[in-house]
Amino acid sequence: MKTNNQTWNQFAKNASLFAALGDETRLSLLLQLGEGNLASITQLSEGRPQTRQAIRKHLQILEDAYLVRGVRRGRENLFQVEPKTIEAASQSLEAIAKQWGDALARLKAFVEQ
Amino acid sequence: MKTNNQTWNQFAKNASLFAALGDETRLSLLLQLGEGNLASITQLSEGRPQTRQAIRKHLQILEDAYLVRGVRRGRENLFQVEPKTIEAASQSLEAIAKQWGDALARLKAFVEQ
DNA sequence: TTAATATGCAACCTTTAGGTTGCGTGTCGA
DNA sequence: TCGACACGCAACCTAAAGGTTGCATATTAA
Repeated sequence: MKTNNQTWNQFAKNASLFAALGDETRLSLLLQLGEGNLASITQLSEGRPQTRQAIRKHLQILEDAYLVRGVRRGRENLFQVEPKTIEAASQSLEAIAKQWGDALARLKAFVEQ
Repeated sequence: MKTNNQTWNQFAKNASLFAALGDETRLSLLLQLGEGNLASITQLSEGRPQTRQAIRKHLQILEDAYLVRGVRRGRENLFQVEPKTIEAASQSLEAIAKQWGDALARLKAFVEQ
């Protein structure tokens, strides 16, 4: 039984999403935004070892992955988290996990018969 | 309400896990293993644009993230997927997604009151 | 109006990720 | 036993990731 392309396409699409999640600074930015829900670039840079520009780059990556959204208000750029995307990623992983679980179960059944 | 450290630690721990998932070659390796369940390095390298050594490096990264496990049998190194890990990652994401959802709901309620 | 604030943009640097080639070692099968 | 097979290890290369400094621009508040 071949894995259907639907699953694969969706999974491959998520590669950049996982890559965006695969950095501690970005994860902590996401967590920080998850708490406060709205923060400017300067605010998000405070108390961190990196410069504002470095943080801005990370935010850009998160935004490209639709994990975060920035809205200009006056002279500041306010960012907030995009829960739908992370939810989708979670479900995508879960689907694969289930599929793998099933495959392993089939193998096990085959071997043990 | 501050995010508890439990959640953060677990999330930070998953950074390398997400990084491991954030590469198309590795995702496709995972999918291939998900189908067949047992494959040698040479088998996994066949039909791919990269060399065996490149694939081996990817498998090492997957193994370091506990997404895959290699067992030596004779002269070949057989790899199989580790569904528990991916399941854990999915649940971790889901927990964060839920947390974010709650935070957004609270903010919304606060703003609209 | 003007100084301070918040950001954007671009050039540049250093480390690492992904990949290769080359070669040595253990294992299987005829 | 001995060639073919599967793999490991190490050196090396290139592009991209993560980070910096410097400067320009828009916006706010006094």
